[in-house]
Amino acid sequence: MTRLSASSDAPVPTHDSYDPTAIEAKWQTRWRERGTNETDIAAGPNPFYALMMFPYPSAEGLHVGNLFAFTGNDIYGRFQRLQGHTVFEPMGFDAFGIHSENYALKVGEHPMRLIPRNVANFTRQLKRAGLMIDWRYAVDTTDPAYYKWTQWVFVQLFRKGLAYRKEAAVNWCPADKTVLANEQVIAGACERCGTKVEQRFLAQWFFRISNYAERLLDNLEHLDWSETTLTAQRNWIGRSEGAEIHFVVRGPSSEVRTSRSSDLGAPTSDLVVFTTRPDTIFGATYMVLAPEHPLVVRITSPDRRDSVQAYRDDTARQDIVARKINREKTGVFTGSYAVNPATGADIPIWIADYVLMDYGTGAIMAVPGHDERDFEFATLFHLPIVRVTAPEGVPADAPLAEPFVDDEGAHLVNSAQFDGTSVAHAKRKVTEWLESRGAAKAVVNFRLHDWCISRQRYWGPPIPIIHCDHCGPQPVPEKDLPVVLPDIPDFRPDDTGISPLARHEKWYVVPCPKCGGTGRRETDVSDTFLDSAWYFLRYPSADRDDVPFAPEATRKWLPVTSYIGGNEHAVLHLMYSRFITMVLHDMGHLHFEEPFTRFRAHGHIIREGAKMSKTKGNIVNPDRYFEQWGADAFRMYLMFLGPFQEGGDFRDAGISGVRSFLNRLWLAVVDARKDGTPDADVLRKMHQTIRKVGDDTARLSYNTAIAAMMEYMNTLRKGDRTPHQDEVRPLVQLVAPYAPHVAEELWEKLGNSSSVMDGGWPAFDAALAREEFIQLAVQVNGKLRGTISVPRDIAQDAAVTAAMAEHQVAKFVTSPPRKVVFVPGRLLNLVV
RNA sequence: GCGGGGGUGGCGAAAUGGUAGACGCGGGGGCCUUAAAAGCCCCUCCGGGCAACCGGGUGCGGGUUCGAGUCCCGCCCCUCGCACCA
Repeated sequence: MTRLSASSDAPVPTHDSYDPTAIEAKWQTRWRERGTNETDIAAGPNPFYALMMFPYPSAEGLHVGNLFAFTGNDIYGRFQRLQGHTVFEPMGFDAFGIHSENYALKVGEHPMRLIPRNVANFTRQLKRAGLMIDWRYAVDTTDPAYYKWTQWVFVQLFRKGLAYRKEAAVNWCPADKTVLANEQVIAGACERCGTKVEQRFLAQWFFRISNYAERLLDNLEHLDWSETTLTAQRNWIGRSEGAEIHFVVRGPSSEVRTSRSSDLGAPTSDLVVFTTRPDTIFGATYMVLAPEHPLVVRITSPDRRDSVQAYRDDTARQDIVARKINREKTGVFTGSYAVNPATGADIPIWIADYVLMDYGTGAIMAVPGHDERDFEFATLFHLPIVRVTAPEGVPADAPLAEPFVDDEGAHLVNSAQFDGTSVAHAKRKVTEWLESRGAAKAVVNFRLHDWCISRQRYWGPPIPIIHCDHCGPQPVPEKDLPVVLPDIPDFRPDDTGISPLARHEKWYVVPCPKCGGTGRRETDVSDTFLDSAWYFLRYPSADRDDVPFAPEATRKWLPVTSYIGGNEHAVLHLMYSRFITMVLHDMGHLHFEEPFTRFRAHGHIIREGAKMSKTKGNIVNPDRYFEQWGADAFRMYLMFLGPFQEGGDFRDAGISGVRSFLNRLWLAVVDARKDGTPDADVLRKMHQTIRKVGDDTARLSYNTAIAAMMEYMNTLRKGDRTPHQDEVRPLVQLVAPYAPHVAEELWEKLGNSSSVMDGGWPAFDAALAREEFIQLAVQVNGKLRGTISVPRDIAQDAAVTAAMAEHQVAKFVTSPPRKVVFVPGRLLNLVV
């Protein structure tokens, strides 16, 4: 037989058990020959787009975490197909990016040679897993035929004014030697390698995602997405309502006073802060600027210049991790004062690193009485702390031992005409008052920043821009796309902040597309997240090379019906995809503005107490399991080990249970009798099982669906009985999404010549599923005292009579029940 | 600190406010077999009891309810995000 028999702990196929290696190979071949998994993109009725997040094809190959996610999606797709949909389940490879490039550098091989090997290995494993993928529509982001259109997307954004280049303080990873998006910086460290991120000033390309903040937030209301994902997006967008308040700066420098024009018109203000608590303006006793704030130099008095400069240098040298983790307050006084527009008082202006340049305006009004950080700072530097809100019953002059931040039920004090106004009310009232004096403006502030998309690396699509001294940056004409990434040997990045492509003059010197003069190609490549921000648009049109996405296919297949993926992409990939889709919609390229109608986040596989990852060294390669147990058993085990949306513990011990279930299924079908009639009790259980497996599969509750099939199997073979074909046939159909190869083989054994995937879902008959007798739980005072078998539709009186006839019940009912609670079909509770 | 998800047998886990522990793993006993494997049957939350049964039990403390793993209030712990966000 096969190598199965050579392995010590693998089940040896006998007449009682099936040989997965043989039948899985047989069906994978047959699917390919018959085109079973091919989707009729043009004409298939009732389309259902079952999308899974495409993998990065690592050199280690597919791991169990990938397979867990893909299997979960495949079951859902197959289930929808059995329900009568034309299901499209495509696959692709997210093969550009730092991850691939770093690996290539490590092993000293060029990514252009390395990646195709990885892709081939992944493809082999994905096929082995029996996924219902239509390989004719596979995409690879590193294929010029694909990234031609990634570049096209960039050009669209550029034309719409949504791509711009600016010199900016950016997150620089000194290990990866590239710029990172804010979303890729976790607690001040590179999310990829954990190296502390530095600030650098570099010219970078950005996408104006912040223009879409409000819409990205509002649309969340209407999306059928996992709640956890929606929450993550809301938090990331970080909308807060408040006011911008303008403060006039007094001395020491007279030029300051008129230096900044305001969009409020006269009078001119000097310093703008953002606050969510305008109601506390009367308690603003000092101000703080971020050390990097551009106004710092001009407002610093001559005698403070040295200490201010020293502090700024110190901050710049500090790594961001230390700045964010180490919360001890530090700061220096600038020597200048500003006028509090509410009180008219002069308040000192400080600089301190607890105020961040990249949120709000980079400056705050400090209200130490009602903010933890300001309180701490004021205490340290002996700045005045004033109470301006108080809860009910607390006098206005009550001292503050700690900041009072609770605004529920509190009212203003020491705030002139606003004394007594509730905090909730005062937020608006004070803003209106300041507005009327030209000192404030109600604003909504977002945490979401523009998306930095340039990367000073090699392994990505070149940004399709040509710089010209006369014409400025010009997009590469669409007819000249793609800008092909050249095959260069020296692709290693350095820390100059300049891409490796900038070393290749022959590549980057090109004529300006506008004036024909000497131009210079942009030598940065784009962020990998741009590749994946539109791939779902490409799949249905992957056979077209003249358009990024064909109108007919797009209208038919998009937006994506069901998307399943990891929640680690809740704020990166999913946010960017929504943004790109919105932009393309606004430009008239798409008929919808939200790409994923339904999204479900799957859980993660834990092994040895940790999430499976390469760094933890607890990765499991599925090949061994395919070989030892078969793809069907392995798929089913992964789905059985815990709820799909929560994940679970991976351990070898559990696999034997599902393998044994499949063996028993095999035997049940092989031995099934054709003569005689099926058993009515078994048929009842069968219909109950059809209902439960359908309901559970539809809500991704795969573990309980499998449990229900096992339960039915126990009924079917109880006492070694020989089941009837009519009893087993539907079970083969129910198991098909989970264990497609065995299901096909058994379906054939049952006399069918077409695929089980084209056989539909078995019909559920409510009448046949109904129990005539039920076990009614009988409680006395809420405590279970017994169960009685009664007709399903028994009336309350009859149920009470039957219950009282039971000694176990009667002995606890010492007096006539005061109350009877009867839940038909479930329970009877006698209260005495 | 803020937000999400959790805490149930030896283990993975089930339970629209209605019989806690389905299903599976592991463990124990039995049938079949020359033997093994496979298959089949029974037992397996804890304590007491020969048994029928009785008592206790879903992180901790309260509450609502005829009835709470499930709802409410107050805590503890684990886990994943975010985090000096003004």
